[in-house]
Amino acid sequence: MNAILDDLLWRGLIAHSTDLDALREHLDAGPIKFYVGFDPTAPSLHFGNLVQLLLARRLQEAGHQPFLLVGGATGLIGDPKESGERTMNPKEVVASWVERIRAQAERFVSFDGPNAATMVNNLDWTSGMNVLDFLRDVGKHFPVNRMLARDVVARRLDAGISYTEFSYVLLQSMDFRELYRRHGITLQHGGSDQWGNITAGVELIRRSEQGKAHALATPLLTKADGSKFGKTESGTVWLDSELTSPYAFHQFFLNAEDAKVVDYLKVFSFRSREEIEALEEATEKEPHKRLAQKALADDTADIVHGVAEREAVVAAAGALFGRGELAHLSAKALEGVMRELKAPEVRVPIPLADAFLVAGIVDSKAAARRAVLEGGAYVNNEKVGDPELVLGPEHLLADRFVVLRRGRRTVGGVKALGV
RNA sequence: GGCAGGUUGCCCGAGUGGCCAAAGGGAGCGGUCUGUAAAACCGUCGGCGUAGCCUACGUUGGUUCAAAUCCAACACCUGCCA
Repeated sequence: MNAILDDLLWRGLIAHSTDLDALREHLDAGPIKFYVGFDPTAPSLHFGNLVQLLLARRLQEAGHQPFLLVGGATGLIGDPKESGERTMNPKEVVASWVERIRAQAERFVSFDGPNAATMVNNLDWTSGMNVLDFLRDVGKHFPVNRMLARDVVARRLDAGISYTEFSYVLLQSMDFRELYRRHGITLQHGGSDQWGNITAGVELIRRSEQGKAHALATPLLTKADGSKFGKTESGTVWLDSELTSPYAFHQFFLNAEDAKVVDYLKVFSFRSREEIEALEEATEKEPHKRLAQKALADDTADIVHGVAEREAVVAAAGALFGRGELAHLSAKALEGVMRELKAPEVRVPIPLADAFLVAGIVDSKAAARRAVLEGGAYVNNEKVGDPELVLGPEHLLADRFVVLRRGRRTVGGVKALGV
């Protein structure tokens, strides 16, 4: 059952690790308990967290027992970011995010069987702790000179860093030790940006418990040019469908670069090595079919939004990008497309530029006119030539809808309000 | 604490009284080519009621018919000296 480590290595999921041979031995010796933490710094988990959730699932499928930690305590503090001091969020806000994130995270692991997952919240063992115990039992094991040398801290010394953020690593280390004590958890994984915090926990367990714990960190996913994969023009790719629509989510993965799509498949897909290697070959031989991109987009959408939602999204995209005439689509299909596009209701007639603006596919009316002049504006998949065009009843599909597009792939729509 | 220099559009960076919505580069966006990919080339790149107006060159106030450009105060950054 413990080909798991080799599988993770093959998938490129291990950027850093403590002693791999020792971990292999440990995993081979029987099911282990491991954990990964998520801080409530936003109302939703995002793309980066997905990598961890899927890694937890892989380990669980290999027979190990996952503990998912939501940082009700650490979320109140915030780990040091390179860009500067964080604004602290109000306690009630963090508490509400804890609930949302717990509900999101739960969907990725199984709560059945002998290695059922467990949810924990570090507020449970942190909130009741008193300052003296903290300083004596935790603080004593952290040499400040070593803490200052950590990259994240060193980079902040000029601009300044509060004692609050400086102390974050103690809390996360304490979490690992607490879970080691309570449940016998011996492995923590996380993103490579968490490596310092994770290893600090390993060290704390060694110092105060004379215990042996392990750590794994996944790499930061990048695009071919070295920039971060997981951001779009409009920002972070969220798992919550209110923040990133299932359509946008699916499109994000569908547009993965050829040069990187196989790397991403290894990380996000549960397909076998054989299947992924076949897709790799397909990408080389017939790249225009984009089989790997489609597999990647479908797999991630299935996992995050469910099969039904994915099918609706694929149908909508097929209608918008396909060769078929939009006019031939049924009112029902169009209704689905419009829902995916979050099409607002408007009063008809409406100038094209205003429609583009409210549909959210341009930033200003000037940009809309520019799009027309550049030859990149489409109404119902037909190119528009006149920047002063006014949309009227003759442009309505199924008497209600107008599909608007800017460029090759920025699509939006509007719904006519009771004409 | 003293002296000198700096703060320009998403980022970098030119601009020392009108010809400045502001050179040039990057990012972004559109077109061509393709495969809703990458690269390349061309175009575009504050807003609005588009031959006009509004907003914008650290902040506030002043000089002038006219200021990103001159003056004053303030804030922040950098270098040299103590």
